[in-house]
Amino acid sequence: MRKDSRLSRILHALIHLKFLERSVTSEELGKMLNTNPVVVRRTMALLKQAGYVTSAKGHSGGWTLNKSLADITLYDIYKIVGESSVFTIGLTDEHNNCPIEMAVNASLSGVLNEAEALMLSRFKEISIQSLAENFKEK
Amino acid sequence: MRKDSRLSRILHALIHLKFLERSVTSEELGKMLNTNPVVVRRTMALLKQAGYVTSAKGHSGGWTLNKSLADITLYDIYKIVGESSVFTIGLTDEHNNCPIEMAVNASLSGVLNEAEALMLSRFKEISIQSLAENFKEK
DNA sequence: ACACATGTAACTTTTAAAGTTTCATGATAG
DNA sequence: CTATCATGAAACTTTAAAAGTTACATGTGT
Repeated sequence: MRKDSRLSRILHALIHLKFLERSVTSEELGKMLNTNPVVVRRTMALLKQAGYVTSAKGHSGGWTLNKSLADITLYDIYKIVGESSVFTIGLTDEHNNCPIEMAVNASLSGVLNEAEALMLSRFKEISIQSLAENFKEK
Repeated sequence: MRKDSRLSRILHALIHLKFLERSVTSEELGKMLNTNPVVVRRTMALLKQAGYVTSAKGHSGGWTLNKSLADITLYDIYKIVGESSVFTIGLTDEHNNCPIEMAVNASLSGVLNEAEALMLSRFKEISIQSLAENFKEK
């Protein structure tokens, strides 16, 4: 199973944008994030759609921050990435109405949902600004 | 990203084994779990290795329960499946020593580990027997 | 005009589980 | 003894979604 690193990449990119205080091209961000410009554009497009960044073409174009990192939470970013499911654990419920399978799925998804809810409530408490401050302290 | 349904499958299989009270072939289990016998053998091999089931070849062979479901927790099963990581969220830390990336990873993995810890502590409280009872109540 | 940068389409690659095919090995019934 | 049944295991192919790549159209600033 390949991991989804978009959330991690977006956080990384946002903090770089904040510290650079200028527009940064996908090429440059690609080097910082250890990936290529097209992946950067695809990922940043999600942020743009949500209004957190702006993009500009041409000379001295690139990506610029559009909001204060203090006003963006980890939850906000999580939402725009839109992970269908946070867990690698799956539930095998393909239209099989075996009552045992249903009971197993109900119990398992109960625990998974509980863990996910905890995670999301923590995500809501964490601003991207605070992540940037974690960095500054070092 | 393909989900790992081994945990779910094992639970399902264990409860079927408990209610049938006889040895069940991989062929039969495959039909119950909506998969094929080889996948069943691979999955059950994990259970066998941990001592929870026994396998027998030849006529009237197959898989039999070796322990009471009351003595097996969700955590026990989770451990034998050995999911490398529970989350689909990845951390992009490929030997890049960018301090921003490191700070992001530290924060993210902190929250993820917290959620995982909650999940595992709940897993430890849940016996497979209790899942079977959830089924009986219906 | 020309170089620069995003936007996007249309691919290939990656990864581990799942699925499949095939056969060796061992156990049991008759 | 032997035919049948079942696991064990090797050696594949398939699957799914992100990531990576290639190529080009579109728009922008000097």
